[in-house]
Amino acid sequence: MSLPVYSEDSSPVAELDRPSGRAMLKGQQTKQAIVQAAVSMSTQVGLEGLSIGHLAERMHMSKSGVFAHFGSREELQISVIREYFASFEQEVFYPAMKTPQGLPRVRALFDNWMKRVAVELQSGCIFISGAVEFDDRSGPVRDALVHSVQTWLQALYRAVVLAKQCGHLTPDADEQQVAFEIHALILALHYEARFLKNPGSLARANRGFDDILARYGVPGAAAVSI
Amino acid sequence: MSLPVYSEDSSPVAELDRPSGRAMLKGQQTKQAIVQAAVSMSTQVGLEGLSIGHLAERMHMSKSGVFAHFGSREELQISVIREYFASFEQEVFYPAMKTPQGLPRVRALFDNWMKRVAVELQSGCIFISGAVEFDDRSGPVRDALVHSVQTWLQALYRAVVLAKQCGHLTPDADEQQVAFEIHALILALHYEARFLKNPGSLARANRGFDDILARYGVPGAAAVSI
DNA sequence: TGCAAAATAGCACGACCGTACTATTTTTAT
DNA sequence: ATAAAAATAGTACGGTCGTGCTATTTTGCA
Repeated sequence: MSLPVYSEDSSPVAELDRPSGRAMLKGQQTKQAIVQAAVSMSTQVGLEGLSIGHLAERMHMSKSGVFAHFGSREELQISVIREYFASFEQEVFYPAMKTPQGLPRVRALFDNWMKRVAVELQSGCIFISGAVEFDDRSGPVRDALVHSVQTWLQALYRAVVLAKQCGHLTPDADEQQVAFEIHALILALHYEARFLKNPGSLARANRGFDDILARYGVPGAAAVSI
Repeated sequence: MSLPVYSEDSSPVAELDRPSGRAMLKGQQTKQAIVQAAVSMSTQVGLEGLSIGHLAERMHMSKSGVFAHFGSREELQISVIREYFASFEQEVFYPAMKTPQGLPRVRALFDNWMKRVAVELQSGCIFISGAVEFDDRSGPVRDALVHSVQTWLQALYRAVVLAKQCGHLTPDADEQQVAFEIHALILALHYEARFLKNPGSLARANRGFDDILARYGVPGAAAVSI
């Protein structure tokens, strides 16, 4: 048996952003698969709960075989954060950027986010668990985490700014406030649905978003389907 | 030296809810001091980060000396949760219950909560970190955590229901929705201020609350000072 | 096909953890 | 003051962790 047994969610097309057309070395493919398994584990047990031993077991590899790809646990955690952010971009951000500026785009960002959260209610969100684990620590892992989250929140904020510039939001609407309240809804949804297992949380998050638009949105300015 | 050196925040009056007027045994006083130190540690490193060794060091006691008071780590964690909840009650809930029913009480609950959060932005909130640590685990620690949080959120919810019954909220106001959105603001404040260190988060949480009242409150129904 | 390089495995070390077991000290009550 | 009881300390064990070092296997290319 020459290949380690990858977890079933490993991508068959692993060639990605490596220099030029050079085919990816086998070690790189394995590393990619390890990172994906590590992301999956981290969503369940957090970045701090992620252990190289468990990861190796899941990959049917030796501890040192996994370790060699990263050189340190911190580097592994940072790889996980990067991978998680990339998937978040692909799933939430890029699709929404194809919709027209203004409220439609803000709504698309929120809807895509909610779609992803619906999945994460079973697994978990690294940006949320990581915030708790690294809120008063320092170092490269925290830095990577903060950078990823800030990048995403900035993107959301810019969409809100654009919506106001389009005239889709009332002039008194504070863009930072709007972004803050949208973020708040997602956090509460995670807390009440995932931890407390309160039913109806998903509907309340959606209702909250509609209320934000009803409060700050200019009626009829954009084709906002309610 | 007969007494272990308590941390400076240990209460001099440790006699509490023990049966009748029987004075508290010395071991009970020590246990009380241990729990308080454990709460302080847990707000910083979480319930999972809490270790008996570090706790013993902080108490200037031996590991086994600390351990003997609880019999297991889980029992220690549960004691921490109970103590934390009790202090939360004292600080947030009971003072607010002295204000009149309706919007004033809801506002008092929120204000007291915000006051506490302002302190927790330096230390941390066990109800938030615990939610992440125990969201997909089971057992008595999770149960104690969920019970404490649900009790508090129920209290908030009841205050909102009362406010609507008083006529301080519009008839279309959904009490669960209002409670959900208040909770959301607190969570976002914790996330953005404590983790991201974004300035202005505190003001945005307050502004969000005012907006909730502006949306669902009946103008002039209660003496709501803005 | 063979050889250098890359990838993986094996093993051991030191640190920290919870906790069981026993000895010692301190407290409490008579 | 003294004996019983409670509280605390000492020690050790098995487990897991990250990681360094060395051997072995597998891969990719001339």
